[in-house]
Amino acid sequence: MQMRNGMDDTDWKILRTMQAEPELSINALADKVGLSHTPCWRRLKKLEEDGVIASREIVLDQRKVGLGVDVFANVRITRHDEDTLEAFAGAVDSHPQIVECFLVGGDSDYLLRVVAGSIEEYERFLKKVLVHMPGVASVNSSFAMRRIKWTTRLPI
Amino acid sequence: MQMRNGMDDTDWKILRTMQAEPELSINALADKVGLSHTPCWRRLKKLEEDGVIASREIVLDQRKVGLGVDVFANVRITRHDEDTLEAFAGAVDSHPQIVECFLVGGDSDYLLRVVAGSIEEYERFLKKVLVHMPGVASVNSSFAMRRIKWTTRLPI
DNA sequence: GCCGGAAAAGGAAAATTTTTCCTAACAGGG
DNA sequence: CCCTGTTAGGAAAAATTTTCCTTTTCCGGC
Repeated sequence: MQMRNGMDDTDWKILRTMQAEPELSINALADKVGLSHTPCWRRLKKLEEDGVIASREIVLDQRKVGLGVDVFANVRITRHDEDTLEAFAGAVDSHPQIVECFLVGGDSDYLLRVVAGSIEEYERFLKKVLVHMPGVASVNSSFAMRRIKWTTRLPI
Repeated sequence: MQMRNGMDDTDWKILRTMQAEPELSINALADKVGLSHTPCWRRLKKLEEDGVIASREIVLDQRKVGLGVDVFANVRITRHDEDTLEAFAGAVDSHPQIVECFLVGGDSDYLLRVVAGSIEEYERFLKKVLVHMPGVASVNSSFAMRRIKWTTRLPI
């Protein structure tokens, strides 16, 4: 049987099905993948244990919880030693307004997505927090005017 | 009672608790927010109906499903008429490799996050798909060297 | 080709959780 | 102060998850 990343076809089918319809019951899932509930349940548990399924989440509507503003902040760092990067990463982690952060490009800067209730609120966050985070040389912010797409579902 | 965005303190507490521990049972949740299961269940349902809870998702480990590469693509558009934007948005939607897309900045370009199995795979996607999407003038790609943070949880 | 053993699947039942239904408490307006 | 509509609560029904044990399938060695 064909195996990719330690998973057989049935495992992949489970992942695809659960991604598409995360609220499916074990029975419904088992039906869709052509197993009875018990082996299906065992496979699902294994996928969770193995961390292939990293977590289950509830996804809130940003607007409806008053966080309609998305800002992308390009952060340039002063020094690129491990300590500075660690300290910066720690700071990122501790601020829940920062929902995404990637180290990008060759010139070692970070791309962050920050959520806020308003532009003013973001400006406060920028001035009070972001520019004071360890190692930050400069911050270049661009506001998202429209969200075209955002999904947790991966093309598997 | 204090209301924010049409929700009282208990609703917010439910949202916060569920964000932090999405797999909580109704009983456990009810305990944490200080209600009995029935009213708690009704509030949760209402939050789902109202779309405050937009969806429940399973989040996969990108690496473990063979999609370890994240690329940010800055796409510049030729024309900015509504038709072009619509067509572009439609194309974005139909390609599952594109997991995020925002219209950013004043010069009307798009920031996309694209997932791929390898740099080569991304390059193929870039050449075969991205540059041919409707209205695309140029694409500037930066590879994510490290993921510092990525979360679905909002600071409420 | 057949046997033995391991791994995966299946059925039935126990345990837990979700959902419904009906009753009780509470708040605001007349 | 009572009436009405809204929110909470308890008990029970329905559905789902989880366990346990049996059956089937798949391989490697003979």
